[in-house]
Amino acid sequence: MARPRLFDEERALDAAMRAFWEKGYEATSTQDLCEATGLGRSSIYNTFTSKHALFQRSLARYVETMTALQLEIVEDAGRPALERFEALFACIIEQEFAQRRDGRSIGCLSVNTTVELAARDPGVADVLARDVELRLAALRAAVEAGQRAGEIPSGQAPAELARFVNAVIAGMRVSAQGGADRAALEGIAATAVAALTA
Amino acid sequence: MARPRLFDEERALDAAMRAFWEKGYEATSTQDLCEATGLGRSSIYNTFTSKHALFQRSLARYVETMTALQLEIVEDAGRPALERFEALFACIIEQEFAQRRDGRSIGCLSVNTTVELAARDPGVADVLARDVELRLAALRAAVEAGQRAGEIPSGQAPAELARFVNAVIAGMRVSAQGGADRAALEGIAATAVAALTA
DNA sequence: ACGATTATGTACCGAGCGATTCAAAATGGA
DNA sequence: TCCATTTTGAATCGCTCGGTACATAATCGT
Repeated sequence: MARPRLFDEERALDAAMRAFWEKGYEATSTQDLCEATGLGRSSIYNTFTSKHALFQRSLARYVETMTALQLEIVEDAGRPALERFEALFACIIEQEFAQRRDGRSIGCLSVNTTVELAARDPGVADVLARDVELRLAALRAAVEAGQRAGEIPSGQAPAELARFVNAVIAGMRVSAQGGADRAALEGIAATAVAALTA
Repeated sequence: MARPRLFDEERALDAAMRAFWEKGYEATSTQDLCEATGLGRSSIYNTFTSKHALFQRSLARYVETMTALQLEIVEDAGRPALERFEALFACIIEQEFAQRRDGRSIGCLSVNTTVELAARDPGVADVLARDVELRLAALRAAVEAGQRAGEIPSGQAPAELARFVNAVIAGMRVSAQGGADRAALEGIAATAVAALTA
């Protein structure tokens, strides 16, 4: 019925997401996006409407895949809760050292976007807020499971510990972007896990 | 000998710092800087050379004042170490709720800059790295003091706990920018302090 | 009072920004 | 085979970006 696309939309979205992830929203130009995706300007605007809309789709894709990956660990009922937290931290460290640019971590697109845009872009802030709630709920459930199993003392509120774990993850990502090495991140994670059993 | 300035350089620098703090480096235009400082373009470029140079001076000023403020708390030998950590966290929460824009936290310029620029601006990364080292050293010393006093168990390495505290602070700031309320931040801080005594 | 020197405001620079226009190319249904 | 429909690439849009040029204003040592 009409001319078919010469590119795969999902692959293009992945490439755009990667560009935003590495450079941030403001610093990534439409030219950068053309080069990263391999598409022409027309194809990008025809498919994704605007730079901002493309960013929103990139961010949505990022939080979906990343949160799915992490929830798989956190919600794994077959493992002791504490072990799940350990695995979660290990996963974040692994990812922090897998995704790099010029020997430095590029962090986490959610954290980066919270810092760069959350204050002045309500739409973006909303996507991020939803994601945080989803992750906090999973962390809270894991804490409760740990408390029922006696691995985690019942003294502290699960919601509080969930917030704590989430904050430590963000802090680890900022530390990685600041140049912290693997041992430093592992130390932070170990201290955080120990805090859960205190 | 020549025409004197009509403005105070320190005040202008403060205003510029505030602008960068609120909007980030990329999103702050030279026009924004003119409006924030009240200076004309000529005066800004004549005094600060370039947007980038002005940002570097703003960042340097920020880390100096902020770190000085926090070190005063952390290095207060007259108080028990644990109390110092509690006061440090309280100070960060207070600041996070004092410095806001449109009801949302604007975070910490150091953290914001680490996320936005550290990966692609070596000069800026260097300023941030120096500051982190300075703060880690003070935190480490406080941990050691706490361990000598028996408030903090000697099981964990002081450097590790220092890194942990620093990461939690960054995580709290990101959480605040993501919309976390005061109770949430206080919960995170309380859990972190408890971790030190575990 | 003058002149060397610096600050200031206005106008402007080239470059790059995000976004659009439009003609050519490519498809599948009729 | 031809046409309605969509994609594609090139050219270009108006605008704002960071930064500069320059004439004018203001100062102080002499």
